[in-house]
Amino acid sequence: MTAQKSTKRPTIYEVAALAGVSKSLVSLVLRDSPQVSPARREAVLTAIKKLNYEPNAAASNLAGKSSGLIGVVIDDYSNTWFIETLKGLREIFDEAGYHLAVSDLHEVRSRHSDAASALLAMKVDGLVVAAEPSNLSDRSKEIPYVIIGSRQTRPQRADVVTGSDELGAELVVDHLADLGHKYIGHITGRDGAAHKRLDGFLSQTKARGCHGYFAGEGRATDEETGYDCTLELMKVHPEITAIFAANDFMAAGAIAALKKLKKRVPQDVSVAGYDDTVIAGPKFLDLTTVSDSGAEIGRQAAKLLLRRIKAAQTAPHDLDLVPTLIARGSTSKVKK
Amino acid sequence: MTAQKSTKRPTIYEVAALAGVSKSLVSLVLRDSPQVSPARREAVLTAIKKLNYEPNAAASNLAGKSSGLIGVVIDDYSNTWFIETLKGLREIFDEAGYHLAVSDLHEVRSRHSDAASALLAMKVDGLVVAAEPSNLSDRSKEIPYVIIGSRQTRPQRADVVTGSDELGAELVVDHLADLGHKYIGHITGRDGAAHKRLDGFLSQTKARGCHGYFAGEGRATDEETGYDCTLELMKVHPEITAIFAANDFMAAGAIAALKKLKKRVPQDVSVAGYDDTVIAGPKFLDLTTVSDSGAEIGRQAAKLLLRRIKAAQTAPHDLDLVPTLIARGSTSKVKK
DNA sequence: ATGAAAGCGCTAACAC
DNA sequence: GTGTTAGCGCTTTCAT
Repeated sequence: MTAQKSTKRPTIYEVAALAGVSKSLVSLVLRDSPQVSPARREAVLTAIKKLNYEPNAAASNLAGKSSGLIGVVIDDYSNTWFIETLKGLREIFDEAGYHLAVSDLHEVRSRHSDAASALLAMKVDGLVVAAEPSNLSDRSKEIPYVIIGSRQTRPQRADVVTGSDELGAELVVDHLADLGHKYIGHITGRDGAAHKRLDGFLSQTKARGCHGYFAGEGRATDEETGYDCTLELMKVHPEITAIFAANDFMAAGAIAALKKLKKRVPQDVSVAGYDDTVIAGPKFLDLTTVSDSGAEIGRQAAKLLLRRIKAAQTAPHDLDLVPTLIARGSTSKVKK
Repeated sequence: MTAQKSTKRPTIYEVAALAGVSKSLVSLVLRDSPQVSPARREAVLTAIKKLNYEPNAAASNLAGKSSGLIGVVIDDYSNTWFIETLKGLREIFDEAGYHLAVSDLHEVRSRHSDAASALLAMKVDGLVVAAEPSNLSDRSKEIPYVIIGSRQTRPQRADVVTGSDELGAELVVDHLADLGHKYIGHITGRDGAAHKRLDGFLSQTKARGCHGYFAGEGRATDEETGYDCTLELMKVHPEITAIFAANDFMAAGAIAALKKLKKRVPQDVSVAGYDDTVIAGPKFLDLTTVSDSGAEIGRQAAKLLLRRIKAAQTAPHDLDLVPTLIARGSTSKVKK
């Protein structure tokens, strides 16, 4: 009359009983503490296997100090670079025994005041924020967090990891200048990354003695803007022989606009983008672009956060990772 | 000496004290039970607001029967259709008060035996499986789950929601036949969806009195296969005037191969893909393709799972949603 | 309609 | 090294 629990999940109690030890001993084995005798550890392990035991995360979360969970807040899933970053994050956090809980802003809009509140309710040990930090509640900022990607604001007491947008833009300008381009147009937009890319464009065109023109400030960073701004730039500055767009989709718009103007790419006008998205591939736009190595950003961000979880008072770090220029068929030497 | 808890998160106790009620009453208000007097409810609500109280998910998970969590198991994040599906899932589950916990197979490979084990440890109330169900542990199958996407196996006691691959393939063949094509090549691959698309292709070419040829069985469903198989098909059956690839990337490969053969698309050979990915857009490949409405798949799957969570013994349903043909510039009337 | 009390399954001091 | 004893913050009978 005592047994008959076949249907319920086994608990640490059953395991302890079967192994002939106390509950605490089982707990120690689970968190593989070094101070357990090999014999007992073995006994516990076999009991676990035999019962097909799986720890209850909620219980350990409640009782312990750490939930073993890292929250990831993201503004838009459709950014493909984020998928790479997620892989990088997982790589490191897996290793450290943490699980990831991803929450996007969409979810939040409908129910919760704050993107991270559901994550906080789960008592995540830290937050990876791929969104504007100003959207976070104060409560979110009380736990260790790291920002990834270029943002408008630079929060206190958090690390920031991004691909260096200034440097990426400089690489593009260098590439274009090396090809002999003197009159270069740039299409920018309203987000944080676009601003940094504009800075890099401006400083490097100057450094290389090129004439830099730009359009699109404050506008959306999409294909349409790329199209409109290209028309605009070519009208005002017909001497332009190369266009650098703040991302690949804007570059696609630029190419369409150039086609409309009967300009050939790259023979008449070279075009470069940014982000190395799938559309930039050799079989598609064959677009010269810049790659940020999203996975590496994830790995670095994870390491920084892990560090901050252990020592919350660590001084904040900014990591600007070096991007890579990917030269493809959309850029070529300027016509003489 | 009693207070001084400013730094810790408030608990249900503090709320109860401030509102002058019992803990149980607060709990009832949280789960908005109808049987609480408006006055008390009001008092509790203001106390919650004042203390900035947020329930501890782990505690309620432990004490209650439901975790309020739905696990999503996915084999590969890079499938862009999945992002749409996720939106559909969120839409419905948000409404129903559930949160989503997404776990991909990558995470699992490194640590856990089973993709869903971390999810099970969190005591998810149900599982959305966007992967082969055979990879799931038996334990996973004890909780309500729904499969999304075409899979090799058809599990018992689970609902399945997919876009109808047969029907989608038939739509493409119809479109091509309507344009006068009589000799149509198809490029298939080894996954579940590809098989279904092949079935649809075969039955509909027959129904329309066309000659259907295919290649690629058992191979990867990627660009390279698309390229190789196109070369192969055109060599063996030079009379082919249209190629239907099992997905957009394979279609991209086909287009590249045709270019190599000095065939123009669509003047000499029409090409169609499947999935309506970004590369199929008018500015890129301008590819005729099939769209599955990922968001709708998500919504339907969510509804089915919700139903099964309430009544586990419900008879399993298969939902094959109707896909949409998207005709673009890569297909045209056959040359006379 | 509301309160009291008993856990949920685990971790964390603390003893031995 | 290993067992004992308290809870973690909440939900849930069960009274009232």
